[in-house]
Amino acid sequence: MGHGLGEIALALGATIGDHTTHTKGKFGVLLEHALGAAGGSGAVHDFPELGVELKTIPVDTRGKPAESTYVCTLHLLSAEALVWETSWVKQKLSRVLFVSVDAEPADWRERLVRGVHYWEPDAEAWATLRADFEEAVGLVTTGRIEALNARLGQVLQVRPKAKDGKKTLLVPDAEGTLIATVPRGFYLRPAFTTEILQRYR
Amino acid sequence: MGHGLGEIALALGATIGDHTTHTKGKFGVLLEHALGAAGGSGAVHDFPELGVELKTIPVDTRGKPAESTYVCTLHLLSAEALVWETSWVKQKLSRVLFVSVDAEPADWRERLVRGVHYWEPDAEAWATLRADFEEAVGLVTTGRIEALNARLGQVLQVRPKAKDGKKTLLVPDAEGTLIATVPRGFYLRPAFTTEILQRYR
DNA sequence: CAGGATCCAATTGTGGATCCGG
DNA sequence: CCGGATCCACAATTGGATCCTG
Repeated sequence: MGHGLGEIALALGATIGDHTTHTKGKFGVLLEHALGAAGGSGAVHDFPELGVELKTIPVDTRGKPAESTYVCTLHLLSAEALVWETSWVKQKLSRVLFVSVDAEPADWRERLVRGVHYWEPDAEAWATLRADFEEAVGLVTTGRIEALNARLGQVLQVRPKAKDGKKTLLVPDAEGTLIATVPRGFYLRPAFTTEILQRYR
Repeated sequence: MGHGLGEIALALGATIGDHTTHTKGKFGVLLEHALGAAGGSGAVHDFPELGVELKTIPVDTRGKPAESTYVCTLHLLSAEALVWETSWVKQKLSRVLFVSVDAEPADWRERLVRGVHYWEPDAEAWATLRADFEEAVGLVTTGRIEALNARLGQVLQVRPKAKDGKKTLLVPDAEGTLIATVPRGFYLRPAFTTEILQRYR
């Protein structure tokens, strides 16, 4: 907390380069290393023994996130992934450690870690998340995936996640005809993460 | 309810002209006549015997107001007007009859009256309104009127109300020097009137 | 390709300016 | 000038697109 990203990178011997932009997911990976998380793509949790997910979340000077937070990919091929109880969304959001980091300044080395927020959804949050999840997945399983867009969902939304918006996925539409569609992911809306960062120290 | 503005204007023998724009406050006046309100500038209430204020509020196709709602002028010269208990804001908002009207279509004659909503603020609404009022008036009475802008106020805000933004009013600043400033009015934010229209039939 | 996220053009929201009638 | 409100340019938000690493 209060440590600069440059300092952390130095201590780890990590290299990031000077670019102010195109750094995208690099800080997330950096902090995973810094905190000794498992890393690696397939792992369900960053800290498998604890079942805890680590999220790096950039905030403005008032501690507020400007952007939505990625949760996981929407997997269309696995039946389990489309059922709330066994879904990846539910597993990942059960226990989350949010580490908030400055979105500014341009020189990323001077950005400071602003806070650490351990969150477990309360009953109300679970209900809203579940409703959002089931609304989105409902469209998929009834073949109406083209009606699925980022306007749905109070707190959890679904957005495209593919280079050039390329439709690289085949799914059946309402008539059972296979159509090409774009890969998508689940995201938490900024208004929701703002409230989490405020309410959970 | 469900009556068109053209129909109402015809029944009253009122003339409004064909313009789609520059009609601004004309419908408010039209509906005051239609409902037999007192009219005339000085009157505190539209229905003096009932102490009820009439507000015409344009809504989109989902019944939601796009604009803020004018309450009254911020009078800087009257001590009574600057005290919540005796203020015009409090008097006017005690009992309000909102008449919602289509904001569309371009031909105003086809716009329909969408609903009638009788509102008296509950305890929570009163507390918020009072806090917003006292924050704004506090700036005025301590000579910091130039710090007063439309960003203040959860539900009740203060905005300029003058042709060409002309500073035609003299008020003392923090040092007691008279400075020119713009006339202002109190307005209800759209998020607040949206909730009122939903909760009060 | 999945996981780490941010970028940015387009849409939405709204603060300050403006319009009309009496 | 006051009461009836709306207009609209610019700020804030965000949906869809994109970028990098292992």
